[in-house]
Amino acid sequence: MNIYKIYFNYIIELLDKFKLESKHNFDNSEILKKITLEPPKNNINGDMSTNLAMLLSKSLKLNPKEIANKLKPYILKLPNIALVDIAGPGFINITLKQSTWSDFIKNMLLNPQNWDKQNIGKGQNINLEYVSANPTGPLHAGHARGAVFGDALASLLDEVGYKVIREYYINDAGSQIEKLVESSLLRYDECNGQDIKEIPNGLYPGEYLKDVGKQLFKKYGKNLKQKSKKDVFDLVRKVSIEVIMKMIKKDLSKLGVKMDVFTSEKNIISGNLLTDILTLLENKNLTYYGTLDPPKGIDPNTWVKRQQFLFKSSNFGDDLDRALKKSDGSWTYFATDMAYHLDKINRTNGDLINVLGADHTGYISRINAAVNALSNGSITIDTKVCALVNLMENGNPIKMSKRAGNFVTLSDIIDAVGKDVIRFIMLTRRNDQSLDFDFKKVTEKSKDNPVFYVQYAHARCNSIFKSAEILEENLSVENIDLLSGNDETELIKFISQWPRTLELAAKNHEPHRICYYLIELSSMFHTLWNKGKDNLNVKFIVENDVKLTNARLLLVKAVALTIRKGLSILKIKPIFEM
RNA sequence: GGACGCGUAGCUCAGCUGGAUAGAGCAACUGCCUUCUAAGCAGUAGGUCAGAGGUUCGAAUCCUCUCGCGUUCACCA
Repeated sequence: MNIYKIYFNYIIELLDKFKLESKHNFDNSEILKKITLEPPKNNINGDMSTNLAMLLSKSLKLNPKEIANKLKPYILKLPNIALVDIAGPGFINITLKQSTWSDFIKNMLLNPQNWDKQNIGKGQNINLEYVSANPTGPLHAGHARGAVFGDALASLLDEVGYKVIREYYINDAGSQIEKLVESSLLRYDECNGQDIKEIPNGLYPGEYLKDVGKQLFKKYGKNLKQKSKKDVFDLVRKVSIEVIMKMIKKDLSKLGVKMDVFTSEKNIISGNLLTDILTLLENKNLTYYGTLDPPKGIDPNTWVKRQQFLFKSSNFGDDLDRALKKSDGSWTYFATDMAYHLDKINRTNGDLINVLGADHTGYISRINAAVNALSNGSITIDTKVCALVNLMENGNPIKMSKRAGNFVTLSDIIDAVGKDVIRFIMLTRRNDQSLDFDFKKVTEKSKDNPVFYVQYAHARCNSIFKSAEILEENLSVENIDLLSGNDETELIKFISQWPRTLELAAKNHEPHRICYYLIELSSMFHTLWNKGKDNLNVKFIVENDVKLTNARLLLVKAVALTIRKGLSILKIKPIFEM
């Protein structure tokens, strides 16, 4: 039950009626697109505010305030209107009757599961690709952000009625995999009793490959290398990737992330998709053999000019055409990625979202071009970029280097602070802003730590029920109209904005908004609670007034429910007792 | 050099796709509480939204240019 949506729809109906009755002739379509009904920033300006009069001003050639005055009688006829005010440059500010708010809480508590349900996705499919870390080593801090962001977004979209496919693309082909195989073979040699000394530069030195070596030795004994080179490569590749993917999946599940689909790059390459995209593009005349100009700023002497097989991605907004084949005739990474995206398009029958790291920003426009070309513009792809995470310890950056071995893995972080803390903190910043993750601060039990602050608010709700000696679920929804204090009403109004927050977060693909909402809700709740210290009259539990206490406990319950709902979208467990 | 992103209070950041007097949290200053509902509370101050133009009823938000920072740029993956 999104109050703002309900009144928004009233306003739209009202516009038609006004047009008919006022005999003004104007074009609705532009206005309908721009019309807003929002909670004003400052609550002096009522409960909701619309810009309708200002929008009409141009086509009616009247000043906005005049129009607002003409609209006012229409608005006064809407349900539960207490006051309509015209303010500023022509805003129409609406104040609802007090009873609206207690009714709101009542309705919410009678439908705790569904009160905030909205069907924005209408059951459409949406494919969300995230993490997709190379299977060459364990997940680290940087991956955590993409994983949490993607997973929270998935759960958010799921909540508002999309059918979400959570997907991981395994880059199990290409030169990095060759290096992985080489590294694993060294570990095998090690098990075989050889002194391998130090792992050479450019290969993967991590301990985790020892396990691969062991498995290979266990399975094939001393004779592995007697097989053909190709067989050895395939076997080692298979075992390496199995071991590492198992590790990655384990870490993901520790973080609470569960993928629906894992797609292998190797399978994409060995299937027919590459020839499919080739015919598709050729039919549209989007490929050619040609040479690219050297990028500006590059020394022309070092530039190797060569004939390449290219995709006209610049037709679709990319700044360059992109190579599909290398000079030796093999496909480029981009070509296989294009094939992969065709695969996603075919399987999904809906829009796509990619979650990438900041270092892949330059890649976005060509993928957009690809998806556009392959789907004839019928599929949109939104790419979300996650900026860096700076790991800190009490204000000081932790220096990471793979060589020195003080490389912080995701698993380490989970063990240190717990998955819920990671999930929350990773969303306390917009995805495209870099984020400091301070081991000390995120585990601090103080109001400066947002995770603690929100969890504390929830635990506090529970503790109030305890002091009142009543179980939350046994509260009866009555006397709710006794909730009439200013602060109480403000709190209710803020809760009424929850569905709107959900909607905006989902539409903009911005799960961080959930976090910010929860922090603010908690803050309002704590503030109200604290007022009870100075003023016994505003305590939640009122001595000798069972009815008022009951009403206030219902509000506490509403707060608890909302926090729980928000946390559940972030897949974080609420804490009942601290 | 090109492309993309960023620039908001001393610091860290929000800002609802163009709305009203730009908001939080730290830090600072000023009080309050030395407790029981729980890990303090309340208040004050702090701004040319990098700068300059433009679009319009109206711009932190859209467009152009300038400055500063970051990422990225070939057949890598």
